[in-house]
Formats: sequence, C-alpha cells, structure tokens
Amino acid sequence: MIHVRFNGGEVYSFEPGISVLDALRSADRELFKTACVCRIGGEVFDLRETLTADTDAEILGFGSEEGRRAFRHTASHILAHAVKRLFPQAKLAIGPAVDNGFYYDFDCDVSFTPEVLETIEAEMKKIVKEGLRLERYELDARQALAQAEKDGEIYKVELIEEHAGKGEKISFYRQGDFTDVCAGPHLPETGRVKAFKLTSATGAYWRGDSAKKMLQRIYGTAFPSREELEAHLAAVEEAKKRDHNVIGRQLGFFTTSDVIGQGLPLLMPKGAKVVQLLQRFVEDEEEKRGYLLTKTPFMAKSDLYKLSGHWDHYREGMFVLGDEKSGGEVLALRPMTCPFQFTIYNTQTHSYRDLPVRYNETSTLFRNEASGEMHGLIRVRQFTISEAHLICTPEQLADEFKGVVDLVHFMTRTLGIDGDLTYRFSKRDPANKEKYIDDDEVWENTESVMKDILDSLGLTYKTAIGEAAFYGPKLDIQFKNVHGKEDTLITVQIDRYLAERLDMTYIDADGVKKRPYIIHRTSVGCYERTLATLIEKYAGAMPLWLAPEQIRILPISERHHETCAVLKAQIETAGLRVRLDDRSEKVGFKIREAQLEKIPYMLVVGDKEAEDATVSVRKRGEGDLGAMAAGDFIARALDEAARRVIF
RNA sequence: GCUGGUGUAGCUCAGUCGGUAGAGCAGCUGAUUUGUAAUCAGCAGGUCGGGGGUUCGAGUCCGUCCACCAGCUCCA
Repeated sequence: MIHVRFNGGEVYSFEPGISVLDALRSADRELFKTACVCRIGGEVFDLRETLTADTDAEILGFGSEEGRRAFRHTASHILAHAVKRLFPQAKLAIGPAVDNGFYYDFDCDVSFTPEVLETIEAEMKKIVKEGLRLERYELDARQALAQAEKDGEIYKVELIEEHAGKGEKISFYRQGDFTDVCAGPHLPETGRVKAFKLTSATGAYWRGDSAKKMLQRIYGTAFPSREELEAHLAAVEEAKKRDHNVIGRQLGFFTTSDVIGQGLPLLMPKGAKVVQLLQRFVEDEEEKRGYLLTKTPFMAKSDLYKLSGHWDHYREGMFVLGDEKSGGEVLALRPMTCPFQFTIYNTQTHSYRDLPVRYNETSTLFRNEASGEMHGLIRVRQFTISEAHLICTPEQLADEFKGVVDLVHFMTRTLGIDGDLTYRFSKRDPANKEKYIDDDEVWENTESVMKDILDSLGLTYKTAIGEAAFYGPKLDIQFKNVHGKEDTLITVQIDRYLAERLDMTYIDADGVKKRPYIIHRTSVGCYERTLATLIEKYAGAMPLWLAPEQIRILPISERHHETCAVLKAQIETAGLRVRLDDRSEKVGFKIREAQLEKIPYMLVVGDKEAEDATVSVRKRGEGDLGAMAAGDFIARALDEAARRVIF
C-alpha cells in the first residue's frame, strides 16, 4: 500500500498504480469534482498520473493558474474536435490557453463566419455532453511523424520535426475519435468543461510570421459554471463601456475624419484642454528636476537620420519629403527626437563637470504606421511625447536611471494609474543580428547594468526577449486597454551606441575624451496615448484637476441669472474652469446633462442660495452635498484640484 | 500589410422579396421660469461611406476604393 495526502490533509492508503483521479474519487468527492490538474514534487501533472510511492499531492482547481490553463486548453481541444467533425478537411495548427480563455488556429477553406461559429459551438456542446475521456499516450518522434503525415496534418508535422531533434518522446491526447499532438496537461474528461463561449474568429499567421500563411483563429473562453461564464462576459461588456475610442468620441475629447486620414485624430477642446494641463504639469515638474527644455524642428534632412542609424532601421516607417532619385534635397518628418537634442549637445565641448545634461522637449513625432495598426488615440501617425535624453558619465548612469524611475512613479501616482501598470524589461534577441546593433559585449554590459538597477529598485518586472530598441535595452511600463491588449505607456532606455554614431563626447577628469552614456526616456508617454489611458481608467470622468470643465452653475430660473453671473466671475477669478447653464430648462434636465458630461461639480442656485450667498453643491458620483457658502465651496474645490490624485 | 466584420440624419438604430428612406435623442423656432438624471408643441435635417457595374428600377445584388472595429504582424 502507498500513502497519499491531498493538499496537506488526511493521509489515505491505496494500491500502488492508482491514478490521482481514482484516488481522489474515493478520498474526497468535492475535490474530485473540481480538480483540474495536480502538482507533485513541484511538477504539474494530469489527474490520470499514476502513483507508485507515498505522495504529497497538491490538487489544483480552476482557481489556480495551472488548473485554469489546463481547463481552457481542454476546451481548445474540444473546439478542434468539433471543427474536425464539421470540416474534416481542416488542418490543425496550435491551440493553447491564453489569459482570459483559449484559441485554436486552423487552416480551412471554409470561412469561420459568426454563423459557422454557432454551429461549431453547438457541436462542442455535444462533445462535452458525451463526456469523453482524454487519454494520453507517447510515441517516439518517428512514429509520431508517420502518424501526423498519414493524417495529413502538415502543421503538426512541422511541430513534431522541431521536437524530433531533441530526442524527446512526443505525447498525444485522444478523446473519442479526435487526437492531437500535445504536451498537456489536460482535464480527465470533456464533461468537465461545463460552460464556454466562442467569442471571435480572426486571422493569425502560422508561427506568428507574416511571411507565412494566414490561418483562421477561433477565440473562446471557458468556465466551470454558467454563472462564472456569464459574469465574465458581463465584465467584458462592462469594460467596453470605458473604451476611450467610444467614450472619447462621445464626450467630445477627440474625433477623426475620413478626409484627414487614418491615425490622425483631432483633439477637440476637451481633449486639448486635458493635454494642455498634463503638458504644463510635466514641463514644470521636469524643470524642477533639472531638465533643460529644447524646441527642435519637426523635420530634418535625411543626412541626420543616416548619421543616427534610423534611416537604415526605420526608413519604411518615416514620412519622407522629396525624391532621393532626383538628387534634390530629401527631408523627413522626425520619427524621434534623439539626434536633434544630440545636435544641441554637440554645439559645445562638455566637461565631466557639466554632466549629467538633461534635455526635455514636448516633442511631436511622425511615424508612418501600416494601415492596420492604427487604433483610436493609442496608435497614431502623429503624436506628441514628453521626451527627454539624459547624457551622463558611466558612473552617473545608475543614479540618473533611478531619478527617471522616480519621476515616472511620481507622474503615474499623480495620474492615479500606477496600480494599473506593469513593468517589462525588454532585451534584444541575440539571434536577430538584423534588428539590433551587432556588439555582443555592449549589449551584455548594458543589459546587466539595467538588470542590476531594476533589481536594486525592487521593481517587479517580466523579461521580454526581442523587445529592445535597436540601440539598447528598455524598461517598458505597460498598461492594458479595455480589450485586454497591452501597450507601452512609458519607456526608459539605456543607449551606448548613438553617442558613437553622432560623435558625442565629454572630457573626463583625466583629460581624456570619452563617450557619454545616454538615457532615452518619457515621463508620461505620448499625450494622446496617456489621454486614452486616463479616459479608460476614469471612464471619461477626469479627476478635478484634469477636468476640462470643473464646475457647472445651474440657475433654477431666469431671475437667478445675475447672481450666477457674479458667482461665475468669482470662481473664474479663483482659477477654476466653470460654465453657466442659463438655458430655460428645468434643473433636473440640466443636472442630467452635466452628469452625462461627467462634470465634477454642479452648483444649483435658486431663491434660497441667492438670498444667503450660498450654493447647493452636487458632486459627480456622490450626489447632493447640500448648501454651503460660495467662498467655502471655492476653497474646497481649489484644495481638491491642488491635491491632484496623490497626497 | 493580412484575416474577418461594419458603414443609413449630428448620435443610437429600423428599413421584409430589388419598387426611390423611417424612429428616438440631439438641433432650430415658439411656449413654459422650472429645486437635484429627460416640460410641451411645431419645424428642419439624407448623394444610404465614395466611384463604378448589373437591372425598367439598387440602401438592398456584384466589384473596387475609403474609413471604422476586433485579431494577426509591426511598433525608434
């Protein structure tokens, strides 16, 4: 007999060779029903894993990352099974679990329209109802290859061939008449996937390579119960209500125009006001921190970009003016600020005593993005970034980098978005010599220096290979939009390359000319993207200090207009943004409109207020706060606006 | 750039079998002078995303271009 303990509980005795699932069935019915996979000795297994010795097993349910992935991975097999039943000619590619669900890629001549998805979903329900057991078996690479070839699964052949070289056995999972090459782990049977939904069908390149064939990807999500599924779908719908691309337009922050062009949003008065407020705030804060403001041209001759190396790396993404072939002047709208500010640096000889030099600029950039890449305010062809370059000695690098991270923290805390951001340490892909400056020693050095800095700051970050800039590694600060898609809001980069390209130097204490290190950074990112983030974070209800219209005065009737005009002047003098709604509408109607426009404060003024020089204050999200002296309200609003979000 | 979807009044949407376009809100005009999320009445508003094709006839069918949405790829 062997002794088995589940999740540190009671010890049970079984015959050796019993599966975890069978052991659970007799030991703990509740756990048996909800179990997805198990962890034994740090490794995750299927529940069909057999036990031959005394074991301490941790049973992982849907609540755990591993359990959830196995659950949804099984859902993806059910999807593939259904597709093969309905379209036997479909070729299988890959189908993993992802953050909020799963997908499977197919090569199929039939287009997966919304109607077809419904049919597939119905077939999946049948497979779940059939309660098919998933069985695992292994073949050596040759046999596995033969099987995949016999089935005509050309994509699986490619995957198996990749593994074949490693001498590993290839594992398969079979459920009824469906088999898939798969490492697992999986649920023991299809009946456990109680609730699922196919959410969309899109295109996706085989192996994520745009040179390869585009397959059809079906996305779905799955949960152990109907209720959890519906709650998830409702939450997704709820999140979409904060979509900056919808409410940003509705609330009049920005718009676009067919005749102006893709990726060229127009900031309307409200959006422009928020950006102006942010920009003033950023420029003032940077000045306090020793930055020197520059204003450099929006375009330059191609010579500049050739010098910096951008011409070779990003020519395709630049707006070029003039014809190279004709031999005339060729200009390009700037896609970045670096070489412009470096040119300023180079106007004089620098002593090590001058360093660090910190140049900031509210810099408008132009990048000719591919037509399918543009998205609302997040991905555009012209944008304005809170840009800066810090030029320093190698010894100063760590402190300067930390100073930048401190500034970034200050900014994101002030905007109230720090809790929504994640950190990514973006390194080069050493195999991709094309994309990155080819100097292993410098890369290894800058990456290890950055890692030490990040670790000493105690940042929690994930490492991303192949996400570095061509000239150096980056700390990227990421946010997720309402669709769950991640984008970079803020980036801080270490660069030891461009100083060389642009021949930047400083004279060190020993009298020797040396190359400075450069930090490229942004403090709040691109204003367009930051505005989008704020709209999504606050569902358009900007904090008081950023609200385009902070206060709206609502007179009860025409005889209060004069009192209100005086009040308005008083509030304006105090430096707050206020509007008077003197239309002949009922106050309920005016409140409704102000509420829908997300105005932070509404001041109702009628006979009572006019008489005792008070205002009835209604606060967005809190309702009627009652009457207070006008002066008291102004003091309160000024205080709230000055505090911004933090402190 | 690729795959799929969408495009009708300022906005949200309806429009059946191909027979010449409709509602609500917003707007304008008038009345109403209003106390914490929609006062009433009238009026006006359209090259049905653009050009083309099929047809006696196209919002509807076909093709093309443009824009928007989701995903893929890309992102200095």
